[in-house]
Amino acid sequence: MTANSLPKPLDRSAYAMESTKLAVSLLGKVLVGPNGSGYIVETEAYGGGKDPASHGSRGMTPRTEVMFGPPGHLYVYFTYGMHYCANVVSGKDGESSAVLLRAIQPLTGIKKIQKLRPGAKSEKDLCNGPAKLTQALGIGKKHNGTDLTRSSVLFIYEDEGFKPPKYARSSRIGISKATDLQWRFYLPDNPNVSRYRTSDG
DNA sequence: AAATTGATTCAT
DNA sequence: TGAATCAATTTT
Repeated sequence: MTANSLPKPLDRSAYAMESTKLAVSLLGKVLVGPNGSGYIVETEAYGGGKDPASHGSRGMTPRTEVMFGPPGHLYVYFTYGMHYCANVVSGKDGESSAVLLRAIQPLTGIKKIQKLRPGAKSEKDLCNGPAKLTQALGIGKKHNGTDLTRSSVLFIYEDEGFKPPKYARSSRIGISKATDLQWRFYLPDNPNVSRYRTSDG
């Protein structure tokens, strides 16, 4: 954002597309959360019913209900007994595709984030992973279902002054199914992408 | 390479 | 009701 323009949240149409397209589109945009904000530098697409790696692939459950709702809402899930991960619902209402936010480059609220993540050795370790990002920005269970087009504390906007020059893709991290799909997208020269990698990326 | 940690889901 | 799984992180 520039000094004299307030950030304007993306509208619904910016989310109503297939997850792979949205995953690419979100790169370089700014995610704003309760504690701060950052440029999105790494995402993964999940394809709903047809993607065996997607939480939505086995039908709607209490956990995945938000994924089946309209695009532009946030799906937050709890995993490994200690971590939250945040996804942006994509596609059409009734589908269950979504984009996992895997890493951001901290932009604002850095002092606050550093207190929440004392283990981070440097600024680039603050948000370089899907669960680090939620811990840093203060995203948790209560944010599941948030409408990113309506909320004033949790939304995404486009920084007109920042256009990522290119992106790279690879297979997705941490899954055991559909590992052939190259549905992870990231800014290859950005030091804030997550630490763990797949063999193809 | 292994520990951590508990909700979720599917199979008995 | 039980057991396996899990879109991860930290520490060794």
